[in-house]
Amino acid sequence: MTPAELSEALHAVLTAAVADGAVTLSADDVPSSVAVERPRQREHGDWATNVALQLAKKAGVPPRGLADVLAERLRSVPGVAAVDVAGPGFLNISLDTAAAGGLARTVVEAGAAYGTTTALAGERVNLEFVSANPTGPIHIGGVRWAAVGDSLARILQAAGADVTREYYFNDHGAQIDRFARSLLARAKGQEAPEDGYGGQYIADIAAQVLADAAAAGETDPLTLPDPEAQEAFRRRGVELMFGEIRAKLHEFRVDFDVYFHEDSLHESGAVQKAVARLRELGHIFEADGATWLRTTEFGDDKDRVIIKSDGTAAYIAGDLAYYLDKRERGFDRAIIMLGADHHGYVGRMMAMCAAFGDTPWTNLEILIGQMVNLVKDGEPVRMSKRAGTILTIDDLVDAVGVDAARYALARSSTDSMIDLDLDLLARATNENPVFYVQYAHARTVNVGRNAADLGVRREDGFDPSLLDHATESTLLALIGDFSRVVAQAAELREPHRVARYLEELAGAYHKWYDQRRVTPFGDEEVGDVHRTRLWLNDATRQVLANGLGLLGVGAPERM
RNA sequence: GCCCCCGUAGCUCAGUGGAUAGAGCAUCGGACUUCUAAUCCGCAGGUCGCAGGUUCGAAUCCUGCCGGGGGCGCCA
Repeated sequence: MTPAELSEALHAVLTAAVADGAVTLSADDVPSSVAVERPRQREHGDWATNVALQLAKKAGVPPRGLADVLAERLRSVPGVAAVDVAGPGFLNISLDTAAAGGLARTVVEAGAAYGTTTALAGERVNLEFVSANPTGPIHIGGVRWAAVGDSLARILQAAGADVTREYYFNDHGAQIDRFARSLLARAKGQEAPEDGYGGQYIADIAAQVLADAAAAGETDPLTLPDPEAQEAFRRRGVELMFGEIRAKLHEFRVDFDVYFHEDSLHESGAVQKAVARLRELGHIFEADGATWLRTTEFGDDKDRVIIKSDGTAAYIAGDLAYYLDKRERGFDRAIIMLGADHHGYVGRMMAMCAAFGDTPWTNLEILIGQMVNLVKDGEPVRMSKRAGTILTIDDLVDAVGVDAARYALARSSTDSMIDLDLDLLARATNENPVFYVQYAHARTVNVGRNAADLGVRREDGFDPSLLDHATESTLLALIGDFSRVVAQAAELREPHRVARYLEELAGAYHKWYDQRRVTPFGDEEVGDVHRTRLWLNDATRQVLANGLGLLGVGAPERM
């Protein structure tokens, strides 16, 4: 019996009690589903629900009284072994050993699909993340979004959503101009401009631009007048930089469905179209020679310029058009992941959303994640784009590898700042919990290999009533909780919940492994107990593999 | 001044109104002549920043302080 089935049984019991008058509750007050959770204390049973506590007031009875009514009825549900009313009115539920153990077979048979739900079925989600400017390599903060964003995409998909991963490519505007000037300056052997970019990569790209031009038989850009030379460096430099970013992200196992060019919004007239739409809706006004969007009407703290007095578009103009474009492409939800340094942008974006007649935080969702700090020798590491002293995706991956890097970045709530200690990462990679989880997976595979060698085969028998050890009920309960964890991680947009769950599952597996053998001991004959444990072993492997897959982390077969 | 995030064990962090607040790492003590010891078992470690409030119940929600980080452009 899965927790979902138990939840349905509880709901049925509650509905029946209301129907025959045992519980007085209006139809509106009967929840559509009853939450079933694993109790903190193992002695409290396999599953627990606080539904009686939550409905007692509405039903006009003491919580324990309501709990008693539900408990009595629940006891007659097949597979339920015991129901206790505890504390202020919790229902503590224990399952029949066989009913609980049946889950092992369910999971093995579901395979890679185990854990997927229809929680977000029918939702078309556009998930935009990273979107780093192509003016330099992806720095350490951007890597956090790569890891978290990609995992979130996988988790949303597991919850049934239709997800498009999107990268907004800022190839328009002043920062790109600075990048081009920096390339040109370096090619001429000059220092980076005051507001420009430094670092070895600038020199490399500048040299590559010159080499490419020579190879193509084009005019040496350095012989052109500055504006034309800068344009040559801009066009080719951005291409090279962006190609490198894509390649690095791919190595990090992050690939996007759509790379959207900001420039295209300005060239296609999409910006003008968006502004025209807002003007029709009456939210545009002219002042001081500029064109403004009256965002204060929708909760922003000041109105925003969208077309500057010099006639060029402000940055937000691109975002207006981009948002409209996403909506016109059929996405119900545009989710954007931004760093804490952009949180001030949320108010105007939501106002913009409302100005289009949409619903903020429904059609548009902005996830703000805190910064990643680097620490070395106990001191924060200072990074400067101009000096080129930025830490990149490569620095992190070189230090710990893709698996450990992705896991370390995805296992913390994005509300928390992360301090990455470079010395620690470089020397003590075994302190990373990812190895604990991966080792558990490798162990399940190894156990499977040994079982096969000794002739223990799943198809020869399965008797779930033999899974009667305390470590087995704990392991089964955790395995059963996986779908709920994934669905919750999807709904809350919190991939770290999957990582924490896997650590708990791995721990439960290691403890079980320590207590129960799958393969026969000595010359013991192969029996159903071994075969049934193999089902449980393989079910655990499946969940570990599925969970690691949601994080984009490998599930090694040997370690 | 205003806005956002954080403050929980020595350290890094889980815990979005529930039961005796948890894990990893670090320290100390145990367990491999039979599935991988990258594991397991045990000891120790806490005024959940402080003070009020909301209620059957608060680490969690509200208010005010204190401390840390970030943000408040016709920059992008």
